[in-house]
Amino acid sequence: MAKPVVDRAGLLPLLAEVFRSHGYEGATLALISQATGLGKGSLYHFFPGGKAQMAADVLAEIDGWFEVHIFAPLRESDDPARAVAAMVGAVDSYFRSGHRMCLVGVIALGASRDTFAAQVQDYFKRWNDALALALRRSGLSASAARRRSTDALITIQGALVLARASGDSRMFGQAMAEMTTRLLAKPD
Amino acid sequence: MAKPVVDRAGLLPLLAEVFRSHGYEGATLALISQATGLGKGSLYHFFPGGKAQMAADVLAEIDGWFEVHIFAPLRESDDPARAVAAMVGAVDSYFRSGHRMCLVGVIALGASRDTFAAQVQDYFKRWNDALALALRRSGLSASAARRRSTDALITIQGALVLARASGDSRMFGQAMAEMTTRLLAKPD
DNA sequence: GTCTATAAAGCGATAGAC
DNA sequence: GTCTATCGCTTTATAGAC
Repeated sequence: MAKPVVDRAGLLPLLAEVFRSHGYEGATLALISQATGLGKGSLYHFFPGGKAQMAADVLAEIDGWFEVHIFAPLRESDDPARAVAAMVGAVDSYFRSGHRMCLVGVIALGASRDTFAAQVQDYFKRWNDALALALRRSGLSASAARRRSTDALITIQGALVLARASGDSRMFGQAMAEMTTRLLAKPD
Repeated sequence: MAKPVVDRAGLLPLLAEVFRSHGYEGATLALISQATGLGKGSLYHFFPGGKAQMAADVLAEIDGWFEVHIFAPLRESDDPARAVAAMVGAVDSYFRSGHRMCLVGVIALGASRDTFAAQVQDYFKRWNDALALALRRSGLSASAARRRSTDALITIQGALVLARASGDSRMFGQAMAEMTTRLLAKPD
């Protein structure tokens, strides 16, 4: 029996791009219908909770991707320098060198922030904890590791905002490079 | 003759807070009407261009505030270290130590970004140019000054995003302190 | 599982009385 | 200058045929 062109799982990346590009409020069902090629009826078949469920499921999938490809490697690696380098590479690749926005950040700044506050908060906390753990393994104190870890997350989000705002994505790569240097510098 | 409670100029800060809190799309005329105490008729009397004009005028006022209190002092100061310290102080005060969002950043990430792209781009470019100029006066090369200046803008925006996303505004002050250290460090 | 038709509510914007 | 009433449109969401 032939698989449909998109099943429910294959739908999520398409929804994610619509939310990324237009924000939660700007992502109308008309846009989503166009991006997926599915009518509203079909969309509500897959997501009975409507737009809110679509966004929540997309956030959950993103969270899962980062858990597997970023957080877990940071926690489990026995080579902190390599783990950090791998994270930076994965981040640069995921955000298309600054051309792609962070949906979690977009949601955090939008009008719907309260609806998804728990998911947003958890995402950044787990990232921060995983990175701080890796940095601690490289010999940093707990407080220094936390400081550098938070600084890195701030740099990633800020670089995405500024790259988008100034229409210049080159600064993203530059920021990632400087961030890596600061992450791997010898203890102050 | 008695002045009205709010004139047109006094309206802009109220509008700004609504846009900050709800984003451009989330800032409905009903919310704006409630925040200002004015009916839709009165709002359209002051802003014939409707919501788009309200946001454009608010952005222009914000731009003007930064021009006077941040950009011009950076350009004109003959003491770069003091100018940077003054900027950090003004930024911390303006953003209420991380409790208040940057409307320009919020707009840049929202669905209406294309409508205000020119204003957003100009704001960050003038800030970056002014800060880089001040850093050059402190003895940095043009490229190093630009690099540090961009890093500072990234840190401010990123710290606002992360403070909002994680509901912890303390990291904003910490980020501003580290940013200041990097800005005023001796040349690499 | 997909579609069209439509409901119910909210949106930005306008008209016109006062 | 402020208001209420309302227009025309878009929104999310539902109903029901196929």
